[in-house]
Amino acid sequence: MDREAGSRLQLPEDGYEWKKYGQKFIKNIDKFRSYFKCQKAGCKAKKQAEWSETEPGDLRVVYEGVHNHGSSSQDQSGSSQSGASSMSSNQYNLLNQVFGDNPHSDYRRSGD
DNA sequence: CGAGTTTGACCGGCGC
DNA sequence: GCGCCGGTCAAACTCG
Repeated sequence: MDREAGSRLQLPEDGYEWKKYGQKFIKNIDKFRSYFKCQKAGCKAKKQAEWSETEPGDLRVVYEGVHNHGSSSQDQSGSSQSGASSMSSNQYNLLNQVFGDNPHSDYRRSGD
């Protein structure tokens, strides 16, 4: 599938099963955005990958929602926390997860 | 053959 | 009311 240059990005393996269901170019950020959905049963978690067409090294992954099945060795205290009861704060931790250690990741610098 | 992936089009929401 | 943008789905194609 060498149709599009830049679509074949190597996303970091997080231990989940993702299915790409869309890709669009966001002008707001001037970058591409891929949409992934968790294929796990009952899992409504989603993942979004953003990267600049001119800067392949500027890959960032944004997790949306939370998995209710555990990834691989994700030890969750509550065995069956169907909803987000105890790990409420823990789920949003994913929203700030960023893969790829880019030296120029001044996208979301804390110290400004 | 199966699975996964890709592209285009459609829809909804918002702004002006 | 219209235009624009973002998000999702379906179909088609390719690879192993």
